[in-house]
This record gives sequence, structure tokens and C-alpha cells, in this order.
Amino acid sequence: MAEPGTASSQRGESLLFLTDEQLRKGIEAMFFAYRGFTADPDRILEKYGYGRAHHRALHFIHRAPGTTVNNLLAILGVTKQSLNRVLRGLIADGLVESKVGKRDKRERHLYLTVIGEALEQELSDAQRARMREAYKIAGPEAVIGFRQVLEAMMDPEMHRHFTALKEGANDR
Amino acid sequence: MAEPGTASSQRGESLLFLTDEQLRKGIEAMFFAYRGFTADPDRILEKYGYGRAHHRALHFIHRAPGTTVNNLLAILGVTKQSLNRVLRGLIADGLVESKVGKRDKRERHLYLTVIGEALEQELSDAQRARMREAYKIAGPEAVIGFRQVLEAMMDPEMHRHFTALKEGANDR
DNA sequence: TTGGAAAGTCAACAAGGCTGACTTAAACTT
DNA sequence: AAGTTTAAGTCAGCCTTGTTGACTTTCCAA
Repeated sequence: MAEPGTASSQRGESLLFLTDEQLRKGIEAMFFAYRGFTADPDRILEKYGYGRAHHRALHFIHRAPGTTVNNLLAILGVTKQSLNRVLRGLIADGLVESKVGKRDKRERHLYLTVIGEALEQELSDAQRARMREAYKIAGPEAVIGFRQVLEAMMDPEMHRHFTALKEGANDR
Repeated sequence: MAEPGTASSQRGESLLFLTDEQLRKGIEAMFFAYRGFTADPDRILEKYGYGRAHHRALHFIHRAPGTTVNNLLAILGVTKQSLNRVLRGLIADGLVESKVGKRDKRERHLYLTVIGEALEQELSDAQRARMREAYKIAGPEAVIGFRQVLEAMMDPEMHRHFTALKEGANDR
């Protein structure tokens, strides 16, 4: 019994992973892994008096500079009021800049300032370091599978946003 | 350009997945996938006036019947007060039973009642259905990789709890 | 028999979700 | 030109779920 219930114990190789037991382990793995995934950024955010919500905003503004508030709302899946509270703090502290749109002056385009970029970097450095370690341990084959399962687990709407972020996003 | 930035575009096959770009995609995949992962249970919980915290308690009590409060605390990683509030509700509603320990009467051993089991089943049916679908789409190879990466991403402490849950847990 | 662990409780607070109502400005439609 | 819709922002209030700190009760074990 080298690795009791791990990924190594497949007999028929095919549908064994669809047993309730295997599925429950997958569920628990997601739960515990997500905790690890957020642990490092959480510690950093605490130093600055921010929370996970600020991290998410910083991440996606970094990823798609010039994105509009409405677009960010769709990606994050929260209400305008909720995002606004977070954004107001980041803007007040000078981490995020909000610029009136040129084509459509109703829109606000969001950008990270130099210090906003710095915090985003610090946060994502930590998060990437953990992911890099996990990837190294699991190996490139595993990484492919990891990504495939995650993508298949998303809501179609979210998967749209995910793939949209893959290619260059900005155009303003 | 069949699959732009997906798991198919590995050139050197080895360290390509450690680029910042690839790591960022992994981070985003975790974010979007976790949302999908919790979406179905969230909808069910709403019907009954419970939240995610209740789901987690139900899940782990189902998994390790007779577990103590302290043990549950360690697994969930929250404070006694936070867990107690949730537990109080579940006990009051008759979903969870708390029995005084035989060997150590200070300890409380937690069990799901029949209706507690019923809700746990309803929740995990939904969650497993999504995971089963994702597993089917991604295939058994991918599932192995998925689990390997998730395990490598956990904090060591959490990984201990995870592996402990694999084998039969109870003894009371 | 006493120290400390396990459990539970009360109070107060914060983050970050939510709804509903309302304003302003700009763009679009008719 | 007038009316409608859209994007953003704001105010108020609520809920869940996390936190600290202080304190009690129970009871095991040295």
C-alpha cells in the first residue's frame, strides 16, 4: 500500500475516477488546495490592511489595463456596490487610477499606478512561487491535466472570461 | 491556432509551464474554477437559509462521523467561536447531533442525523455531478495530474488532514 | 487536589457579500 | 429635440462568516 488512495491506484484506468469516493477526494483536494492557494497573498494583504477582494481587483486590472468598471464587475461576479467600495479604497490610496473614456465618456478605464503595480507584483510573486513549486513537484504532464480539469469545472460564462484573458485584452 | 494558450501548446515540454504567463493562467484557472465548484451547493444552501460554512461542517462530519469539535476546528481552520455559531444552528435545526464523549466527557462527538445526512447528500450530489462532468471531459490522465497539483499546493498541515481523511477515520 | 485542556458562551468588531433607491452624465433612439 | 438607456457612483441597511478577548463549566491527569 504505497500510495493508498492516490492517483496511482487506477485499475480499469477509465471510469474508476467517477466513484463517489474518488469524487469526494477531489472535492476535498479543491478545498484544501484553495486554502493554500490564498494563504500567502492573505498574509501580505494583511500588512497593508487590504483583503482578498482588493487582491482580485489588482490582479485583473494588472491583467487587463484600461478595463472598464462594468467589465471588471462581470469578471469578478460581484455587485457594483461591492466592487466600488474596494475600488474607492485603492484609488484613495493611489494604487489604482480611474480615467474617463475617450470614445465613451461614461466609462471609466482602470489602471494600476506604480505603487499599485508594486503591490500586485508582491502578491503575485508569492502566489506564483507556490504554484511554481506545485508544478515542479507534480511535473508538466500533471500541469496539463490540472488545467484541463479546472477549465471543465468552470461555469461556461466564467470560461468565456477565462479564455478572453488569454489573448491580449486591451485596445484603448 | 486550435487551442491558443491551452495545455496543448508546450514546446520544450519541461519548464515552459513555469513562465509567469503560464503561472498567471493557472492562478486565474483556480479562481474561476473554484467559483464553479461552489456555485451549485451555494444555490441549494440558499433554499435552506444556510451558507458555505454550514456546508463545510456537514461535509466533514459526514466524512468522519464522531469527530470532535477540536478536530473539526483544525480541519476547517477557523476559530472555535466561528464554528460554534454554525454548529449551534445545525444542532438546533436537528441536522447535527452532539454526543458527550464516553472516554473523555469534555469532548463532544459530532454526528449527522437522518435529515442532516439528507442535506449533505443533496449538496454533495450536486458538487459531485459537476466534478464528474469535468473529469469526463478532461479524461482519467488529466484527473491524475489535477490531483497531484492540488496536493502539492496545500500547506503541509492541510495535506496531513487531507491524507488522514483518505483512510477510515473513526474509532468510537 | 490542583493545573490545564476541551467546550461553550457573550460581546464587539470587520470584511465583504447583498438589496433597494437614487443621482449624474453621456450616449443612443425615435 | 425629447425621451430612454447605460455606466458609474453613492447612501443606507442587512447578512454571513471571520476575528479577539474574557469568562465559565467540566473533568482528565499528574
